[in-house]
Amino acid sequence: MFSVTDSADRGRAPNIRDVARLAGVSHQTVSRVINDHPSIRDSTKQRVLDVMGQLQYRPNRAARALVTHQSRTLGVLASQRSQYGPSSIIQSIETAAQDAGYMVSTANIASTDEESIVAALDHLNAQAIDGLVIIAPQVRVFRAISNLDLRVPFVAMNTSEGTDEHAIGVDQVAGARLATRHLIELGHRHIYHLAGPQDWMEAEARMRGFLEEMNAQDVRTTAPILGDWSADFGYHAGRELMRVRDFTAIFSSNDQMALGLIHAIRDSGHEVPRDVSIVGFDDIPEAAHFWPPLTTVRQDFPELGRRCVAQLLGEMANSPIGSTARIQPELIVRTSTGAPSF
Amino acid sequence: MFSVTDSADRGRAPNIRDVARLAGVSHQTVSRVINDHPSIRDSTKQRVLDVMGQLQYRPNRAARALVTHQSRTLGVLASQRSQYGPSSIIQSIETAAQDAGYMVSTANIASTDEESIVAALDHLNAQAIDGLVIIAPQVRVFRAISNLDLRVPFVAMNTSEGTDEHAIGVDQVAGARLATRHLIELGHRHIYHLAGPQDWMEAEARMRGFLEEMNAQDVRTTAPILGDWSADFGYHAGRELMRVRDFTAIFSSNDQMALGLIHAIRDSGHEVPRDVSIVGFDDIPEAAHFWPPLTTVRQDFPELGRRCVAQLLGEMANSPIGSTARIQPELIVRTSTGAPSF
DNA sequence: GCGCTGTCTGTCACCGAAAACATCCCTGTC
DNA sequence: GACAGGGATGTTTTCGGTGACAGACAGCGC
Repeated sequence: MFSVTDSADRGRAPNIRDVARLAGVSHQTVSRVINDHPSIRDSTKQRVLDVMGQLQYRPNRAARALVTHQSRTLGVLASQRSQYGPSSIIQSIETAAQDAGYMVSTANIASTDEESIVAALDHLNAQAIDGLVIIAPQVRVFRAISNLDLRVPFVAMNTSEGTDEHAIGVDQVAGARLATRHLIELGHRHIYHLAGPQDWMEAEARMRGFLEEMNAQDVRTTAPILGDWSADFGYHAGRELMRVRDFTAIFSSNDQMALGLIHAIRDSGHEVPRDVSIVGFDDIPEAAHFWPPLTTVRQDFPELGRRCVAQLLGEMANSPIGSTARIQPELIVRTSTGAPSF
Repeated sequence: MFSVTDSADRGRAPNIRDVARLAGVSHQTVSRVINDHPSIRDSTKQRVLDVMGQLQYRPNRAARALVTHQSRTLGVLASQRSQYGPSSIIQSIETAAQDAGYMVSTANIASTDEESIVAALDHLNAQAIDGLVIIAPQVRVFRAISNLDLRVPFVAMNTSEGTDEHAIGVDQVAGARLATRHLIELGHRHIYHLAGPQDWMEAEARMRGFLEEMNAQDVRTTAPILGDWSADFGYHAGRELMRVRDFTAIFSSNDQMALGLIHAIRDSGHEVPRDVSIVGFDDIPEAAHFWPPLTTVRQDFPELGRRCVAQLLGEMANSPIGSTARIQPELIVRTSTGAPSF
């Protein structure tokens, strides 16, 4: 029986040759065991595995990366990641990547200017990532990517109609239509849309869904208001809107802005849903406890993250998973919506 | 003038020898330039830098890691990272690490059992991280760490009295005392505390602050309720508490649970703050828009992340930054608190 | 003029794995 | 019985850097 510290106690972690020596084979044989090479006799394989266990051997990622030219690292380009949506997605990406033996490195876009995007991409680039997931204002990011020519497979939380092969995600258009239809069916005819920042594809898609549904149902629309996803913005927009009050419902493109809207409506001396109905988007865990509890569109963020990774790994292996069906969002009706009162 | 693609177009990224050849020096000289070695003549250095620019040369991290035994990667052990606090902290850690030339790899603790903690630490361990930041239920994590003997410097979001050298963070005890004192000064004498999960040090510290202040002011306390940070839990706890209603105020150890409490109080036919005053903790961006806007204790999360990284890098360089002053939290008084009505 | 010192640069070995290539041995075939 | 074929394993090279050491050369004191 070998002692665990037999030869490894040179202060360093055991390497492939330490294992080979103890198992009485060449280091290359050990390497073959690690990589599941077919032509290794079972008895040999078992012996090597036993020694690896004893020594608590772990392959050195750096050495491996050096020779394979693969870092087994995925990059995530994110922004606003303290928000519920992005952070849930990142979390599930992380978990899925971990299961696939990849690590994840995240870079944040500090502000939304081009320079900050380039800095973030640069940081990821310096790490020789094998693939990239983009959760950020994509219009600008795509521009920056093509300028830098990052030669890396990537996927993006995206919403285009299926023509784009990098596309993946929840069917935001359908979700927005669900929300809008709900308001129309309640009898609302004067509906505003508080959208997200213009260069976020999610924002654009939700806006599109809103407009499509309004047109389909022959309801006259007004120009959407472009927000920044924050509750503060929702509040200020709400105060402005309530000065005119030419509407009976607002569809907000996320729950935080919806919260701000509700606050503003109340501060203006009105009530939700009696005077104004509000629908949000995302179904953050707090939405059920807003006052009134928020009608919203639920997205399956964890599933989204998992699919991202699956799709990306597929592209990296040059065997892209065909066009996976988009995840269908679900309308959650709570009490922030009701029939118009007039 | 050299062509950019002169010798690099072997399909691979240029390496140190490509640079050396074009600059007419040995590769070792290039290495010295990269590492700012003092004894390089300025003219030589400049020539090398020029070539590096032309080739868009980037040192290969894997090769470097292989020989230096440093990955320039920091690990973050997190849980509940979709919540505002953890995710803000992670974001600022990421940014600070990036500025220092480190990358960050995050591992999530799926559930809170020991096994899941070990899996997460294992994942980080496989990446040869140079340092570790812990944002998680620390009691269990510490146990797992000492079992695994991760030989890595680490810091933890922590709150012990300054004796622990790994400690860093916001003075949670002081924050909790601030919140509690505010309630007592308003005249409340029957105050509950809705605490976080038992093995989170933040939860423990906030609870301690609550009890200390109650004792200091000679107010009789009841046993704190242990929650799980979620709004749902706050709601259910609130429903239970309102059946007895032997209190006039609740100090919740985070804002989400406070939101749930408010919801439950309203659903029980009562009002905040008329019947019950509520104080939260964290000051998430939505807190100002709750109904009623939430009195809470603000923490500077970004600063916290920055300090974590600074402290960790210090420990890694064996020159721990002395005991930095703890960050002092701030009481934000909004309208969820008022004098008791009886 | 000689040796010493210090500055600058080059040569060689090494980190820990995987790939390419080589070797050995066994089996089946004609 | 010679030989092709292939499974199992070993040897050498390679990846792209860094560190240890060596060497060239200039300046300086005696």
